[in-house]
Amino acid sequence: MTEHDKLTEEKIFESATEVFLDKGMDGARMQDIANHAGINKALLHYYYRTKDRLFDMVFEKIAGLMFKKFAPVFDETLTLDDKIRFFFREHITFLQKNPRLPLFILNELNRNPARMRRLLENIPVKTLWEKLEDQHPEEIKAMNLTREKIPQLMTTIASMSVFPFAARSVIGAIMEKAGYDFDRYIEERKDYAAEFVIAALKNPKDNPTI
Amino acid sequence: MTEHDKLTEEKIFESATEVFLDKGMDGARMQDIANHAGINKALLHYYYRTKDRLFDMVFEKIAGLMFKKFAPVFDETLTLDDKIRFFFREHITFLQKNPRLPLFILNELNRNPARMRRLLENIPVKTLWEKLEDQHPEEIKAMNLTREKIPQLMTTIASMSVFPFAARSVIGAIMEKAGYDFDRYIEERKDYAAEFVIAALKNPKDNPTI
DNA sequence: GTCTATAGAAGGATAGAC
DNA sequence: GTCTATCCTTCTATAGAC
Repeated sequence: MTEHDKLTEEKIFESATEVFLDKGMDGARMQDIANHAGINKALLHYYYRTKDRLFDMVFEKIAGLMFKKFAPVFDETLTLDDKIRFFFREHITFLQKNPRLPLFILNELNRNPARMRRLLENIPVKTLWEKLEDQHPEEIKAMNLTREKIPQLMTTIASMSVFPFAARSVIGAIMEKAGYDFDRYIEERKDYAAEFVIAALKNPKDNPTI
Repeated sequence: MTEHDKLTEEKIFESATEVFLDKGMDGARMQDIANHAGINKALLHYYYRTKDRLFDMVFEKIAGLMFKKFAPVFDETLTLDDKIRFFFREHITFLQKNPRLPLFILNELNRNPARMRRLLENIPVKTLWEKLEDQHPEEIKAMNLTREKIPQLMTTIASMSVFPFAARSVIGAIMEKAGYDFDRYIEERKDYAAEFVIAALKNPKDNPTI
């Protein structure tokens, strides 16, 4: 495979990524991708055979990017508070650069449950929970953080980071109408979200016990 | 228009709602809708003329349902704490019955910004903010809740309620693998979310100041 | 109002020349 | 490896009988 082939193949892949992110699998057209790459439809099939295969490869790449961002948090040797700060800062910064990923991934995983199962095969879910409990036994005790509440907390954290991007069209439009700037709102959210969650956890008296 | 026509027309509308919720505008097929309604394609066009028009009507109905749920909170004469509790209970209960609405709406609003603008024309966004400030001046002061932080708080509340449903495929699969039950998780979230937010707000010392 | 049949357009995929 | 031309299927939409 020559250097030039490689360039064409990559150019197609990037164009496909762009179009799929914008329109989704069902809305995307091979013609759109070809136009975006400045070539013709036949070449798409020459390199990737079918639309399904092309989409799969784009999706795997994107989903990998997204979920890899979650894992390292568990390996850092930080206090729980700092882990929370670290996560929001890193994750929101990543999403600032890739704002269309959340909605795209949620969509396609929803439409294709088999894909979801395949994705989870490689992720040792249970370990994440246990790692957290192993690394912060005293903090978890002090915060009255029972095993039952860990999913609630983790999904809350994910929500606060991901949702503003998944709902960007809605939130952005409302902000604009109310005189706020979406980008500034996102920038501020890196700190706000972390301190909000920490404040909630540090208030064990008022903390939900379920 | 006879009673029977009305029934057919409604049957089509319900079938269209079902199929569009499942597949989205691009993925839905007129044939699917006809099959679901137990009639043939021609009848769809007889009643609704085009797929676009049918989709628009379904979307307006669904978006109305979704956003109407947000408004009444601002009219209740409750303490701020109880308003938060009221919102989560009502809204999550609503989403339990309509779990596919969030992702559907986020998607189609994202693909069609004009729709978003039209939707906001009818909603006095700024009023919501000001209502909140008018109704709870002392609580807002006590919580150190500046004007800049209101969007952060409101999107946080929305996130915590809506995101678990938008990300149901992901969260549900992870829960299952970790031995948790998604439905129970949602049921518990009604209280958890409210108390979590209240705990964060009641901890002004640790509260984000931006 | 509801059906069958089909027109007409669009999209994915391939053949074959260069 | 890249292009043009084209096949074939799928889908929206309409015509016309009942």
